[in-house]
Amino acid sequence: MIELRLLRYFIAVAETEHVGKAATRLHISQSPLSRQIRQLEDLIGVPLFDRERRRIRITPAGRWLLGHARELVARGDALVRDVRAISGGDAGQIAVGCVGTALASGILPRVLRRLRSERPGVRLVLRQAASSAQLAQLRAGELDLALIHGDPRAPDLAVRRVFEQPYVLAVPRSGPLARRAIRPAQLEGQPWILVAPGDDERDRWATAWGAAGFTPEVTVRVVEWTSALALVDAGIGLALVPRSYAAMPPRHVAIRELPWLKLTSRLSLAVRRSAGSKLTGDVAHWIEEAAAQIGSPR
Amino acid sequence: MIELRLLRYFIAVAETEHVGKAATRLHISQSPLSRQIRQLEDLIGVPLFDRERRRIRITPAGRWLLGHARELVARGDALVRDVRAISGGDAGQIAVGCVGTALASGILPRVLRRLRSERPGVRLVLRQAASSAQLAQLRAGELDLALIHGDPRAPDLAVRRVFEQPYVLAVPRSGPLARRAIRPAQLEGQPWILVAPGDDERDRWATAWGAAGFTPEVTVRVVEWTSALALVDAGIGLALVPRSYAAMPPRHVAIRELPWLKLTSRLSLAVRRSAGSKLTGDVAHWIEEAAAQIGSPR
DNA sequence: GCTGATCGAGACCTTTTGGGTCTGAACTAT
DNA sequence: ATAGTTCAGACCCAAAAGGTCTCGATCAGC
Repeated sequence: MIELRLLRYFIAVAETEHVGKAATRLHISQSPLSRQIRQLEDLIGVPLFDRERRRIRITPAGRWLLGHARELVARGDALVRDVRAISGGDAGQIAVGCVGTALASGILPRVLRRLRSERPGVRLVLRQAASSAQLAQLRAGELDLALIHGDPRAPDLAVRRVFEQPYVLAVPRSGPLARRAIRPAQLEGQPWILVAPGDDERDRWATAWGAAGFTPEVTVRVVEWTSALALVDAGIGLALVPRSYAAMPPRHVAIRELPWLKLTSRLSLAVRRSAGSKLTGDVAHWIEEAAAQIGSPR
Repeated sequence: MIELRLLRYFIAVAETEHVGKAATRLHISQSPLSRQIRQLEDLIGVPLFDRERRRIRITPAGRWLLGHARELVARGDALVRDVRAISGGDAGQIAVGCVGTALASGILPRVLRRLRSERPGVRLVLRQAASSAQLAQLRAGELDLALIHGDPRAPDLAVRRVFEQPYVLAVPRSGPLARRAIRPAQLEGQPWILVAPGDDERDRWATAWGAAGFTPEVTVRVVEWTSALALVDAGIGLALVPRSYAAMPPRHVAIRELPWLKLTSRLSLAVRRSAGSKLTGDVAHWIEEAAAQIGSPR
């Protein structure tokens, strides 16, 4: 079985074509090196040097080996370097899944900037997908982290709520609702733009309306928050949107808080329970930090 | 310094996640293997396994290493295999330079067929070039073998004549020279097509004409033998060509031997004096064999 | 042609280290 | 509880790496 030590010795001797000088370079003495080279030749069964007179000269087969041995040794060294970097979280790859809210809220952008500056060696794969799809990909090992809606029950995964924000009401700036505080009764029968982004959220709307004491008239159903805001802007109706989407509303839209509405948009972070890489742990921690800062801007 | 042995051990343990089973597979006992794994971890400074309870489980960094370690070990094994094949001449690469005559004479085609059938693992680089250019490339290490014209004096190279063939005269089939044996005096002042392929040959023509006792009238000068034959075919004049180019003359060309003309086309094989690979030596030998067979077809 | 210097390799010894055996601690399953 | 696993430590031996000394063969210089 070939060993890298033999190749390292061979490289030194081949490069100098001088056993004594090579031995000095390797910090060993001449005789053992001579023996190790002979041993390498016995092992692979090929003469690597011509012993002519008092000189050794590399053979064609030896010359071929020299190039490839250099590469193998370099790869061995790189292997050690890389596994150290990966273990320290300074390199490697991380696959993060997210819902659109994680981006719009500013949590993930903040984490991505930090990743880019503190861990430039890391390759990031970011995939936006529905929460349920993310959980499946997380279980399949296709994702390392998943930023999802709600607080799903998933005993095989570690799920932590990281962010919660209220829904606010987007109303036409010119209408009567834009003026004073809004009471539930005012929303009864109003033309309503429902956003059903795909999963998890749907039935929570109805119960929240019921608890608050009004029932809107759903006239439009869209799947993106920005679409809903555009329709409110056009005067089509009203819409509930997570506060982070309402930071810069369109020109004709006013944003009203509804303190009495017990409905929030929640983001949770999910990871596999089995030990993840240091990188995964660090990024998970960063996400929680970023969410905490954004969630409580004092 | 990392050694392949450590990686081989690591691979076995990582694949089984069981020190005892891995030890059995490696034909060593459990305790030393446990120590070697610990040693590998100390060497690279990274925990590769989680020791939890009485079980070891690979860490993310370990999983990364596993794939790359497998590749490195496989490359090490391949290295030994390949250098053996190359030393035995069964693999590797050989660069052969040649003049057109080496191809037209059938020598090189025969060698190439043999190379393809007996040494399918060998990659051949064939480059047609002028003799002097080939010698320069041979010295520069860009060629391993050179098949050149004449017998150049090159003390730093080993040059052996391998093939010699007479020049024959190509004449119009309809003319008077196509009938009987040709005497030198008949060629005096004849319209002549001179082929000057580039090097080595040029001054030999004049001395040969002088020795034979005639002086032709050079009306056309071309650089390829086949061009000369085409011009003879068109009735432009006469031309001397090496016999191997005259094996299948054009329709209106007759080929006449000139026994009294002391002019031959010579092929020599040149190699560097320093030890060449077994492959180079074998192919050189094959070339000499092929030339001997073609040169003396009994 | 002699002499000293140089180089590769063999003989012989020391040190290191890989590997074996036994054992113990921690844990699982019955 | 109890027996059986499993990993790792303690201890020992053998193998192998490395050091020193030496010799034979050149080769440069006189």
